[in-house]
Amino acid sequence: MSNNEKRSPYQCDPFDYNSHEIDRSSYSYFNYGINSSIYNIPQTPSDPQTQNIHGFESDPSYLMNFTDCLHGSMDYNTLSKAFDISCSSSEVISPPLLDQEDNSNNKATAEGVGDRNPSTPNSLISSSSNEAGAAHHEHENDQDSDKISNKKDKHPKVVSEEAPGDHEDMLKKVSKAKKKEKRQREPRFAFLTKSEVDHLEDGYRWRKYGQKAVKNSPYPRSYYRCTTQKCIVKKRVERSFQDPSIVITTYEGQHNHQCPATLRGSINAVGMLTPSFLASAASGGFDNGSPRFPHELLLTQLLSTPVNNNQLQLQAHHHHDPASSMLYSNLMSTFHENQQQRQQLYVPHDYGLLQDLTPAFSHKQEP
DNA sequence: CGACTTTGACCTGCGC
DNA sequence: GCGCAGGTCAAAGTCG
Repeated sequence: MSNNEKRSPYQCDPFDYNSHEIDRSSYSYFNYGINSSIYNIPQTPSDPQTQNIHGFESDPSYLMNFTDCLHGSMDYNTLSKAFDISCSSSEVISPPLLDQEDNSNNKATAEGVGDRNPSTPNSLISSSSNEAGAAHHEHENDQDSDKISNKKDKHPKVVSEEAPGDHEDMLKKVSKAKKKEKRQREPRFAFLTKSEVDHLEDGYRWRKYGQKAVKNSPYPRSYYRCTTQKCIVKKRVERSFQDPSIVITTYEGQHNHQCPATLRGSINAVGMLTPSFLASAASGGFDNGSPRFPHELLLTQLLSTPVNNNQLQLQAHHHHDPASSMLYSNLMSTFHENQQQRQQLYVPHDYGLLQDLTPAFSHKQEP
């Protein structure tokens, strides 16, 4: 608009690397990633609940080498731990996540929150971590009603105007419940990909719904939503400010539909690395106990069996599936880059922002 | 004309 | 309570 004083939210700060010593340290997770490791990232480091849950601070097994992972030198327990998933993950994690003050009665009354999205196919993702998130996303299952309910959410004042009096307490409860609901998000996975293109083709169709400047980074962050109806998956794309050739893609949520490109027979591997996919692969199984697609089988093997590259290539080739082949080649090229050029591929189990990961790493770096 | 992007405004959560 | 930063909305613009 005509507001020249306000900086546009999608414009980035001109970043002076020399004058941001403290802020640079806040991105130290890049340095950790240089060792080509998979990190299981606790939610926000400031969230003591999550830290307790994951035991991140005290358990070194949360740091693992991606190569180890690939070559199967870790067992499923370790791997699923890294992804914060296992058959019993929900049992382990649920109790601490339950809010002791809130009996979640308010949730239902506040927004008519119903059941967990029935279309979410994969329960291997920690159900507890999704519990509140499910409530949050409930109205996102229908994009139209989503907008309506969002409008309701965003204008609680209207409610209070219409119903003055003893609604104050109720509103407090409602907002309290909402806070708790929105605190949790769908599981996230972030990937670092070396690419000149910001928005990598991943087989799914995305609609950009926002772009924001990232603090201390000259590169903006873009927000995308899966355009498939009733699919709640989002992704964020931003460029590493330390290495502009690296694109950080963060997926949130699980596709409840097949990849359109799979149907067309063309796909980029990155798109297959959705949380549900990785979760399934990491835990050694998919819905109905077996991979649904060849590329799922491929990654299952990537993550579980001590095979060499040739075997993998054969495996991908054997399936005659472009998705598998491309997944393979993308993964392997990335992994080779990891080792040779110290580039990195992150597969963190991330409930928070990438920036949120930092203090946990920093903490480890300098106890 | 529908799908998608751009972009200013607004909401929310969190730290101080 | 305030300010900041992340995240989202939605109208306007663009494109094929």
